[in-house]
Amino acid sequence: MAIKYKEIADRLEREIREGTFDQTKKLPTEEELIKKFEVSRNTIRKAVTQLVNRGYIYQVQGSGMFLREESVTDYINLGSLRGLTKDLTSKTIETKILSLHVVEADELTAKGLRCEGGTKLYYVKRLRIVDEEPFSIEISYFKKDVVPYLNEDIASNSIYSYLIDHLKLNIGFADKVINCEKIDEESAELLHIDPFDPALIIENTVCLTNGTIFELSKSIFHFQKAKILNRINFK
Amino acid sequence: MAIKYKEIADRLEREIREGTFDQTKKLPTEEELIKKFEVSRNTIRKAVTQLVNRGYIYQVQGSGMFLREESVTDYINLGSLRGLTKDLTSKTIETKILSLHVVEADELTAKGLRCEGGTKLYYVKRLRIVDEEPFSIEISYFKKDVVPYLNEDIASNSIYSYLIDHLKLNIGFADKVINCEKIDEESAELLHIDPFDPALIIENTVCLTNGTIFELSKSIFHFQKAKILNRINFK
DNA sequence: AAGTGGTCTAGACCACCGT
DNA sequence: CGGTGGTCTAGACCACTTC
Repeated sequence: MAIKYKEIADRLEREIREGTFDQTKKLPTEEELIKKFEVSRNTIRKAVTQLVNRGYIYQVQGSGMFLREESVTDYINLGSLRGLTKDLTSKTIETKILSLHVVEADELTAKGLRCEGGTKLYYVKRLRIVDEEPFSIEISYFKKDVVPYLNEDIASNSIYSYLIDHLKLNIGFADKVINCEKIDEESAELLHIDPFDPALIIENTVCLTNGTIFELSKSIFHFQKAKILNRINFK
Repeated sequence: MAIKYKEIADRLEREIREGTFDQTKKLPTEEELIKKFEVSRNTIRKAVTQLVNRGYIYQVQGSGMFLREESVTDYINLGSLRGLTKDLTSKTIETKILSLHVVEADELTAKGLRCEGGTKLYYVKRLRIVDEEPFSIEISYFKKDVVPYLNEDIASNSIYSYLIDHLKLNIGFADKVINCEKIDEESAELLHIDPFDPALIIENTVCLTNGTIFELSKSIFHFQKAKILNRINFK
């Protein structure tokens, strides 16, 4: 990647995570960052905006740029792409493939994916296990013309790392709908909870940068183990 | 407000909502917007970035700026400040004040608000009623030194409109934690659901632009009626 | 008053899409 | 190829905080 502001943002993110600024809880001034990275002010400001949007810092006019307090516990991060592995860093995560094959879109799925019924899709159902205990069930449909190949080995790790790093997909944006339901019997058994216990649900519609919907997914979380964190800026 | 890019963003948002671009599903090009608003390209791009972040449009390099598909109205929007009134436009919303007075912070609340125990706070408990049916219970604590006055009249409408428009608070950012619990008996009664039915919970920590935490809140939603929508961009 | 972030301009060049 | 967005620069002036 040759894009300066992204490289600077990623570098600063790493430094923040490593605790480089923990003494002062403050970032260097724009002026100092301009000198350090030898770029124009706008480029620094664009990099910094990334950090603001990622929830790491906040800016105070006339005063400086400050670290936001760390989110202590292990939360699911709505804004990140790379899923549980990146969110729950202090945990051991395993993935059990419950099902993986090519199917033809039924009417409902086709409607969600804005494609014809019968379109070829990958259907993946996985059980995520965190610290030896069942954590969530993830059911996904991928358009096969966008994701031409998938296997158990890939699906056992991060599918998104594969999509981004190997298939070079340009993932653009997503709609996420969160709600809460009484769980069904089959899922209850998989998650080791009682039937009619609640479940936290995230339904996900993911698009490429050109607007094409390529994935539909539904994640069912263990209601006692999953918490979602969302950091928001108003500007 | 004399800030050009915000005015342009707000104007374009209104036009999008009014259906001005529904024929083409496409925004005018940057060039056209520059001419229309008589500002520099960077100002247009900053305005457009706001619309991207608000989830209205997506940009495709070399091609144009396109409308995202409408989200059917009835979702709670995580990113918006002005609460239910703005989110559920097609519904009738009433608010019943269950409690409103000044209290002294107990240890737990003080910890959450990063203040001393005993600090004066407004405590507000409200029942939100949507289309004649109980929808959510909202329990909030506001620091009294930031919000010096609050009454039933204000709390019956949008507290945030009051904070922004009258008190001129500069609200900066928030942490939102979403999870799912079995509901307690008292709340079940208020929401007209069975004890031990699930509940969708949003816990909220809200800060001014200068980093001061001024509100802590917990919203308990009717699990069958509430859905949260979050639109995300990866860039 | 000095320091620091916020807004805005004008212009150059690059990267990608569609014809 | 022309059209359109993406990145980057250099510089001016404003607004807020801090002392």
